[in-house]
Amino acid sequence: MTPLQPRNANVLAFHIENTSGLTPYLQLVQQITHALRLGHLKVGDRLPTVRDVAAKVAINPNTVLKAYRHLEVQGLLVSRPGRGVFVAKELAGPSAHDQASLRRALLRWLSQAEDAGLDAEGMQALFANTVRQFIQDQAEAS
Amino acid sequence: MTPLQPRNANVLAFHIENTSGLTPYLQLVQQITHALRLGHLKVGDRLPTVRDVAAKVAINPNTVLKAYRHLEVQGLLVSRPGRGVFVAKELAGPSAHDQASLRRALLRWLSQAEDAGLDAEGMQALFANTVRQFIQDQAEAS
Amino acid sequence: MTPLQPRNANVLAFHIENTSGLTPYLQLVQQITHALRLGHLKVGDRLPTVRDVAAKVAINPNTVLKAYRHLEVQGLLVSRPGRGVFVAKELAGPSAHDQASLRRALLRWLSQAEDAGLDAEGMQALFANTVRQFIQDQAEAS
Amino acid sequence: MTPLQPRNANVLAFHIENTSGLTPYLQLVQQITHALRLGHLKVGDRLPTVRDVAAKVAINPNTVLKAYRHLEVQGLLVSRPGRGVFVAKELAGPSAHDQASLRRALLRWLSQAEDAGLDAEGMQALFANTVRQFIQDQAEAS
DNA sequence: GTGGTCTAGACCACA
DNA sequence: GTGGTCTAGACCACC
Repeated sequence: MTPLQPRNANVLAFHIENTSGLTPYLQLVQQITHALRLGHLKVGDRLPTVRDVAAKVAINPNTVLKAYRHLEVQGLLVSRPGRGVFVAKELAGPSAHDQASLRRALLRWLSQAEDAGLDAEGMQALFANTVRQFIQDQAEAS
Repeated sequence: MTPLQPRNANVLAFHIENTSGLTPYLQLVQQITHALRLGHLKVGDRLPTVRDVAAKVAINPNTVLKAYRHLEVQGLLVSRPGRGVFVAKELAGPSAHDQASLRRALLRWLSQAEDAGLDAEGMQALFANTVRQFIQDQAEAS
Repeated sequence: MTPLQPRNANVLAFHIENTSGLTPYLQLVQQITHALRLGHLKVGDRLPTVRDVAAKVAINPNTVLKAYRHLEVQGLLVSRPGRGVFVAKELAGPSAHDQASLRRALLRWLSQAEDAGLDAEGMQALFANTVRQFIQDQAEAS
Repeated sequence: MTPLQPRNANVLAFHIENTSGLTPYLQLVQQITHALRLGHLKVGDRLPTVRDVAAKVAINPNTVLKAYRHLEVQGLLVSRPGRGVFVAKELAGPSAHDQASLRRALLRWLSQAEDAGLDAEGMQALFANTVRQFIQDQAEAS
């Protein structure tokens, strides 16, 4: 793993959920943007090949291609024919320290929620609802 | 608010986001199930008419109808022709007390996240990522 | 053809040439951008349906769709599901007067070229070559 | 410049544009045929080596090789192993006199177009559109 | 009927 | 072997 040989993005754990209602290629797009935002992917990193992803998550290669192209249009990835797809730009995210701290706090909250009998769906419902309220409050306060 | 005059569910705040990638009728379905889960909608409550919703969020009435039908099939709503659509069943959710407590804790977390410079998208990214990790940890522990 | 009923873009004459070396969907993209640049398409105009174009030029609907999406990403078109695809933005081009004048001058030039025995390919070769020279001269002069 | 020592084709200015939509090897093919048609390359001229071209325009040598092969198949070039690639046949083009005249006329037109505010893309759009019209008129007249 | 997505498989261009 | 394009046909969401 030399500087000239971009590190492979082995952090990525692609997964498709058919129950989410979100169209498969957008699920990939979202997972990649999340990785970019959380610093799991850095500029120059090479993404897994289209064929690898397709085989791993059991979808059609064209669907993966579409996700990559979508992000390429947004300037986040660049595709170098014959060599692979690479990260072109990162997204602003929290510092590593802040992120670790926020993540710990969130895990505590999740434990509480679980103790209160919430399942994953319930946690997401409450989160979505509360974020929405939070953002509205911010908007009104300003 | 007599039993014959069911309270109107004026708590619902329907909203469609075209950027979410989720198809419109599923956004409505999700918002209603969330309301059911969080106790914002009770059995017997009357939902706004198809026409009202369609006008409010600027989509085709058929799209609203489809969302109502979807929930009717699941037994969560019942349509009483000529009188409206009503809640038929609630979903298990946290007690009012737990919910208030969790919501407060979450609002504190959101404040922290905001102080760390995260925008809404960043918060969602971190939440999604952490929930996933949390669930995996649970699965492995069991 | 009222203002509320956007005029149909009956000016467009889509055509695919297999000899050009240019990939089909890019040929469509080019033809549309040209039409936008020359004022043949105005904001609000509705483009022919995907199926119509596909039938007319004898290519796969998905290929047409790809061209439309390409232009949508660039913000030149907007797709309104169930209603069609519309022009969202025009491109800067010459005034109608200048355009007519330039076109006349160009037609005279083409006549000369024809008299000199050039075929279409020869005209394009000479044009491409001369434009390149012209642009380089401009660059050097500045 | 003896017959045994063929003049080197230093007139050629290879260039690859990734935005053109035309595949790289076809861009080379086109540039060479243009040069043949405009008399910039004469029978017996030696083309730059594959390696030189590859280095100059920063593409893979195989891509250059493919372009040369393509023209060899058409009988326009001949490869003499160990000695290089040579022009085997010229293409019919305008006489030197006509060409100079046409080029001057075209440069005047380009100046006008520039004065009218057109950029290179706009000139090409107008040219493509007008040539098409011109050819159709010819076809109908005959 | 509109556009949009997914699949499957073939073929091409590039390294 | 890499990504990129085209085709064909099925299915869905929306109007």
